[in-house]
Amino acid sequence: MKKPETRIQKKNHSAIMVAGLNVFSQFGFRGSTLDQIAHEAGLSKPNILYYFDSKDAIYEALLTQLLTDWLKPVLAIDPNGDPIEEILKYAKHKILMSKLYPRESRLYANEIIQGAPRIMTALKGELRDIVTNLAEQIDIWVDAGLIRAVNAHHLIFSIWAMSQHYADFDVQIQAVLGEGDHFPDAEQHIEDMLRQMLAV
Amino acid sequence: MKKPETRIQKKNHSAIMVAGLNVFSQFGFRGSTLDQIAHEAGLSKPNILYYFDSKDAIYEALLTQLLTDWLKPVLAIDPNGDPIEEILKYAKHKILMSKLYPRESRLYANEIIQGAPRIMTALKGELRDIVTNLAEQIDIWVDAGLIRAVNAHHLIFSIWAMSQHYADFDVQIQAVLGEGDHFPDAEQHIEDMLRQMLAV
DNA sequence: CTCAGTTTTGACTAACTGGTCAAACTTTAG
DNA sequence: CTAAAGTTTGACCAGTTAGTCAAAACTGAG
Repeated sequence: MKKPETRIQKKNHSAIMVAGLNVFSQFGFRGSTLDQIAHEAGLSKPNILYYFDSKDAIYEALLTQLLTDWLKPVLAIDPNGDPIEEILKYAKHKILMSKLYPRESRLYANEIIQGAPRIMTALKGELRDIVTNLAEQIDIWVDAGLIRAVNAHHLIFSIWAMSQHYADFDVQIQAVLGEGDHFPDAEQHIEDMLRQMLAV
Repeated sequence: MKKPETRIQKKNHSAIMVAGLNVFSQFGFRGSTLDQIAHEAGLSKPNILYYFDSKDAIYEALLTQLLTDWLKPVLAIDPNGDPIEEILKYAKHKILMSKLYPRESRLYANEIIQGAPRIMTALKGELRDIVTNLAEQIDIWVDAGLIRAVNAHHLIFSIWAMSQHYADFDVQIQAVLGEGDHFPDAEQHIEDMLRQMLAV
């Protein structure tokens, strides 16, 4: 797993990653073809296979990168901060991620819907640990009477569900509400909902 | 669009629909093969094409059936009932749908993530109309001071997001919480959340 | 300018895909 | 029992797919 070194390697490697993200996030692994990715990246198919060993390798590289980016924001929670504001900060971060990186969210959704065959280890490992920690922190706040008694795990799932929904189901939301940026309203609504939910 | 008539037609037609649902909901349209569906249905590939004109026809039949089943529960909302209980009834119905028909939910999710190429008309038509009506009803309740001031459209999206999450991301939830039925806790949490959100 | 190392490509292959078809087999109404 | 209708299948086809490879084209350090 060495990093690209030459200028051309750096450029093409990342062009393939971007193209792969575009294609895989829309069609899933099996529904995507190397020709599509090659066309999207502006390269020939053999040229793509010069940089990555296989179609699988591109997909795996994307998932690996995604998982690290995905799990990071949880770490920013401050146990000594104001509980409601900390949880809200986390929720807002997730919403921002959906707004800025909808393709990454859809790539992840695709992988999970298909049974997460390639990232199950990470789900039962890193993800589980991070959720456990976050839930424990929420439980501490609950026990201290700083927020209402909530089911910490399902609160986390709610935040994920609502924020990711605006990336994954974007097409549906645009179809119902009309074209436009609905993130401000969405964020306002989720913030409102969480405040009501958590206020003692 | 005639219905199957003979005993054998009825049996095989539905066997293919079930098999198609299993395969398409996991791999999406392009990621699924007729051989997979045939194997799953216990039939040969040519035999499947005796009952359906094409792979596309199976998929379309599934989506059509799904859309009607999917849009029905909204109609059960009673404008004269207790607002909070009516909204809760709707949310619980959606959660029950996720519990009983997770494959249908995933089929729908797959289609939406891929840009809804085959059901865009229905989204901008029937779905939009139904959401508009439901949102208007909620706004009436808000104006009458019977529930808190909420963004009706985003409230609906929240309910969809949270309920469908437990079907579409089931694998992730099982990975984090361990194997088991987490729907009771999920339902309790969502009900709790909505009551806090809506109570005046 | 040169040439060793890097990058690109056209032509190819083997496996897989959706779909066809005529022939064989099975069911059922009279 | 019989024949018409309904059902099943093996063999096949044309197009697509991931991946290979040797040769050609390009790049940059000296």
